[in-house]
Amino acid sequence: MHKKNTRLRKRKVSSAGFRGRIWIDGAEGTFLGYGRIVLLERIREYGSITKAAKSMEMSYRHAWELVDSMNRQAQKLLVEASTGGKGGGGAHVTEEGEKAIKLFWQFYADFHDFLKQEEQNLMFSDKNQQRRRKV
Amino acid sequence: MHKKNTRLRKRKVSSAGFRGRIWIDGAEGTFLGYGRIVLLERIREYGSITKAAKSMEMSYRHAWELVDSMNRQAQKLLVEASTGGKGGGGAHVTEEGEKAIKLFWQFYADFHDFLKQEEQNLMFSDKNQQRRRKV
DNA sequence: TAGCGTAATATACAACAGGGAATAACGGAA
DNA sequence: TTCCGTTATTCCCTGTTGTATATTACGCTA
Repeated sequence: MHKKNTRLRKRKVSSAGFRGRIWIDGAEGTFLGYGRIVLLERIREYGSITKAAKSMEMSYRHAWELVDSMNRQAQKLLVEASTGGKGGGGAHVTEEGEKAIKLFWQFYADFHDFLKQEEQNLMFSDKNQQRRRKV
Repeated sequence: MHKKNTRLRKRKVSSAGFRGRIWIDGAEGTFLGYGRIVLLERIREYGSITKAAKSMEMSYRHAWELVDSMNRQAQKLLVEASTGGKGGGGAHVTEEGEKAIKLFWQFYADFHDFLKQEEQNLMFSDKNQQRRRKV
């Protein structure tokens, strides 16, 4: 089962350890990031920017800006939206959008492997941390 | 020659590619990050939080809060400061602080290698992104 | 003792990212 | 035609983060 209405901001739960944030830059700055990719997945799921935004507890305004930013920076649209008509309109993720999702999750997974490795290699090595060595 | 007065914020120069930010969390949140480590190095260089902050175009208040945050989360002080006396006082980086600097730069270097690798492996793979990006 | 430059601390101010709400445009359906 | 829900767009408000500024504490030195 999916976790709906997941709050993305303000996770104060993280304890000590190696942390990081990754994204992919485009011509105007951030092109793909964690929140943007989750947004794409929610749009795919709901067929609506409005519902996708609500499910993430994100304002429509912000969601729309993210979609617009991605579409402007991609060579082909990642999201196609239409206004009016049945159901008032809607939005869907293109094939290019699906590629973006796959690409980012791969990057994301590799990054978490990297963090885990680094924490093992650096945190518990002999020459660093955990020495009684007073001044 | 060192690069002094380097502005750390707002680097809009980055072009397209794989980007990221790393840090090490402690009990209260961020423990070591890029800005904090550079601050430690500047304190080592100038022997003064005030001068270190100025050289980074950072407010003393902010610099002091970062130092305080690191000291509170470390098992041993990373920076020892004294008030009054010759020159009005000063601050210096402890042996533990030096370890923190080394640890973070190693993490940082590894991360940049990782980003470079990922960009090679994911950006120019067959099943993802298209063409070899001519000009 | 007075002077000096620093650490330490509090208050006010500025910038900015994002939320909330309001509104218009749109086009199929009843 | 009227209704409806969504996209698209604008304006205002708020919380957060860091800057600016002012003040006090401090301890060596002259």
